[in-house]
Amino acid sequence: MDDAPSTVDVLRALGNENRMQILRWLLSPTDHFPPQRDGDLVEDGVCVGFITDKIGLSQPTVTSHMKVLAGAGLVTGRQIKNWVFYKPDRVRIADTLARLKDDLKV
Amino acid sequence: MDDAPSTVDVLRALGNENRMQILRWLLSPTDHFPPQRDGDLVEDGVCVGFITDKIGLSQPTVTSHMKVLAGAGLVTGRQIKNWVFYKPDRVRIADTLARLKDDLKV
DNA sequence: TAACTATATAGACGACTATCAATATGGATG
DNA sequence: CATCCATATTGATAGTCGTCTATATAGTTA
Repeated sequence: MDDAPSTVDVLRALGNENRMQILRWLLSPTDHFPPQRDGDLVEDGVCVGFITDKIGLSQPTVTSHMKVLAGAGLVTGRQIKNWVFYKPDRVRIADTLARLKDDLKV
Repeated sequence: MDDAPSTVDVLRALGNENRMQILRWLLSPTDHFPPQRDGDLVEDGVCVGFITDKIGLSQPTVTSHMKVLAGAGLVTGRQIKNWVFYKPDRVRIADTLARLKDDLKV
């Protein structure tokens, strides 16, 4: 979990309906979340509370999912005031897809 | 498990180092397995016994992994005499990657 | 500084996963 | 038809995952 995640690590992170859903939401945040007071949906990301409300899981469960996504390098989190905003890492996502494509010789 | 597997189902199947390894081997079988007496590596696929020997897991474990891969539509199995040959479904693999790419808006 | 708010951590629990040894199944062949 | 061979199934077990409640932490604000 400390060195660069392998392709399989990333696949495991994506292999969960809730995490996949969250990642999809984060990829087009303005379609799925209302504007935030203290952080821009696109520039800064979406705060844990919004995700929690929308997905209908407990806040700790969402935090746990966000850690898995972050551990896989698919999202990054930054704290602003006492919110934490998660934002997709589009470069890492694209890179993972490229590696996967290569791995599977497609 | 009976209707078309979702993207997440496929990702879960791929999210295991041993299954990923097996799938990679199946994608270039002549690089990894000796010729077979009763089935062509490329045309027919690779038999369970060869995979078992190479990966060093028990035969039931390999059978179980092959079922997961087949359930995700990533490979197909066909019986010839009393061997079962598994072959990658390159179309399904490519399709999954395309769906994933689309899902992640990359 | 006290109260509030947002997120993280701890701990528990049921469900699922990966694995194995033992055994069953079902063709193939002497 | 008796045996052998390759694969599948069964049943067990240890470990991981997804989830929750309760609580801690840390930043904000009155």
